[in-house]
Amino acid sequence: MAGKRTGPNLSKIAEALGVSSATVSNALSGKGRVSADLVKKIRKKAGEMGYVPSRAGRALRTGRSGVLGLVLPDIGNPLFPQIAQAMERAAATNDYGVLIADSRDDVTTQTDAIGRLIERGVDGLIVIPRRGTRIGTVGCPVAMIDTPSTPGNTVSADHWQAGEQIARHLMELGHKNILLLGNDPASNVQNDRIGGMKAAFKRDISCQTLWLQPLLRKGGTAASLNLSERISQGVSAIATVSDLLALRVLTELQTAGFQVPTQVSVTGFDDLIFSPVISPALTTVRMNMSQIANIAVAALIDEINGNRDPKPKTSLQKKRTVPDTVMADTSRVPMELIIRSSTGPAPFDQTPHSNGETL
Amino acid sequence: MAGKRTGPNLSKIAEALGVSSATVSNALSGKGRVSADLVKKIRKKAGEMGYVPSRAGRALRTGRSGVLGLVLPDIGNPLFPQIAQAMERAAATNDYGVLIADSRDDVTTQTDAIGRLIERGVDGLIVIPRRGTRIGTVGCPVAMIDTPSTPGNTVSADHWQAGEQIARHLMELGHKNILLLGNDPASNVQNDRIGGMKAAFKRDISCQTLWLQPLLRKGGTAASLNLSERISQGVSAIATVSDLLALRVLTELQTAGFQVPTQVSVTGFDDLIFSPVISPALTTVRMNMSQIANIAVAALIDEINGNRDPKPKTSLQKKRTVPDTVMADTSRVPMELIIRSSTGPAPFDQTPHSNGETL
DNA sequence: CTGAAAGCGCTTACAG
DNA sequence: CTGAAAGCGCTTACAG
Repeated sequence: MAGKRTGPNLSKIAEALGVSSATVSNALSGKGRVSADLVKKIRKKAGEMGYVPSRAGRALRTGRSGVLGLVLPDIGNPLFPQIAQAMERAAATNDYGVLIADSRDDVTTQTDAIGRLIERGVDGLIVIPRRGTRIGTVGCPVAMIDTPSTPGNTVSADHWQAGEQIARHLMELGHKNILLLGNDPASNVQNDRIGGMKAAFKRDISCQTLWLQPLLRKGGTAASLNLSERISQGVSAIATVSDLLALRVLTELQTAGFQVPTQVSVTGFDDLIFSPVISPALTTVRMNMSQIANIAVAALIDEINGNRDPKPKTSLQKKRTVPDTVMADTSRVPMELIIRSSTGPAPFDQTPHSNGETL
Repeated sequence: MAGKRTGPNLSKIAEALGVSSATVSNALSGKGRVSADLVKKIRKKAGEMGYVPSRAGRALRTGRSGVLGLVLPDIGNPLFPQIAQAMERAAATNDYGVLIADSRDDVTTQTDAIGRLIERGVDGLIVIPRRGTRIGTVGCPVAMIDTPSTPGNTVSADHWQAGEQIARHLMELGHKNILLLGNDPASNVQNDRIGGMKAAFKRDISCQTLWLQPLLRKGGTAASLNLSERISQGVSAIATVSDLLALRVLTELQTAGFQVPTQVSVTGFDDLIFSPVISPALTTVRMNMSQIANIAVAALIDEINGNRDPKPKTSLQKKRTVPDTVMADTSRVPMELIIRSSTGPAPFDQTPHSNGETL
């Protein structure tokens, strides 16, 4: 049952119309080598017969699979749903399919995952790189979704600018002593976010940056952050690098008896699924995933088509001089600040001990 | 650059060895029609030459794409990462790829998504159905991931039994007045979870079930649940139907000044990404996704192979009498209770007003 | 504007 | 055990 074509093929249509299958092919693909009348007639017939082109046949002939591969460092990433959804839509709009592969947060597995995709003949690759990974030349165009500061060819949200937005929002609320909280100091994205925040702070803002993961690695717990103490020392806002981290902080503060945002404001990044529904809802910043996906997919398709070898039938392919991963342009897409109730005015009796590192 | 095979093909190997490509094919596929010596020699040569079979060629010839389609009602579903990851692994292990399609929580789009996948020639479909949807015959085997109570052919976690586990856990902690909180009363999964909990409660347990979504639809807010009031009336545990709902309740309670679990216990379902890291961490129940994925993929592959038409070359396919979606068996996989700090002993001074519906 | 022919790479009866 | 041949469905130079 599986497999074995059920519907008609090109020759069936050609037969039914008394024309050649070449003509049917040309008519259907709209390359314009067929008279308008014939095109219309063929299209009509194809519709009536319920013709569905065979991807396999086309793929074998053209050497293109019509499929893009999506590689994720860790599919468990809470942003993955948004990414996958956006990519699938962008691809489908361009008549491409999306094959997935996850790499379990492991460089070796990432290589495997890419290999599996390449073997399946994907025409291009979208990769959200594991931090620190450089994708070598893989034999097909690659678009990376990361940060503009990643060396290579990327489309991404403008994490830096988003950091600035968060920072300005907090400053406008009157916060002067702010704790910046990151998770992984090796992450480009997180560094950009923190960098943007720092850059936007004025001279009179006191801020300190903490990274959670190294602390945890050294056997510490989240408690080692001493949040309560810091707040009593004057911190009135905690700006984290992700909603997950913000949620962690928020619930910890609440458990410790603090009121958010009355006593402390908390911000996140990414607008994850839970962010709008928790109490208080998270002030955060959202990326326009579909825009990013559209750019990435468009860049890929451009390259798939544009860089085609001028003499496709020559047995010796001209050695490409441009690396496969070069995208037309490194694009950065602005993020959108979403103000919700986890941020509020700085408490009035704020005592700026200014014991943090000052910018 | 994209497309156009780069490596050697079967004939190249055949040529290099002075044998026929048929023999190379047979040797490589291990169908056993070739002498052991030759097989070894061919395999070696193929390895040396870096031979990678062309999926397109194979697909065209066999009518099989080697790809499974994964359809999700809403890719935004927080469980999606786990599902996708598990499916991809299970498929990859069996040398299948996974093509994704989301259906934006919309029945029409679900049909479109399935259509797109079918057009791409997937050999089988894994669908997490939108609630209430029945997938018609689509021309390829379908495995549904839902609950055993869904009419049709499903693999799933045993949500009912998981509900029982949660209920027993709460009873063991001494809770006697429990609020059951669902989101969507039309969801089979949620009804199973609630049903399981109710079934496990003993006579002396007072419990009431509330559904959030209908409330919200009627313009109510989460506040309409009157959680504080219910707690003061004796509710000592709130058992929700998902971690997302549990998180919502938890943060709301915390905001209202309640201590969890000292004053109220809260439970969820699914062990979402945030569940272990919030404070208090969520007691929940986890499904073994990879097991579910393995069963689904195995069932699909079985059907793809097993139900093959006995005479593949006959132009007239024998009409199948068995619907395509029948799976070998409806399987249910047990879920695992994960006890964390959001549940604790019932408060001592519990005053069971028993104003709820009693089982 | 239209058609005949070749060929993408593979697998599978079939014959030897 | 091995090979010659056909054919899956498509597209693309090429010739007319």
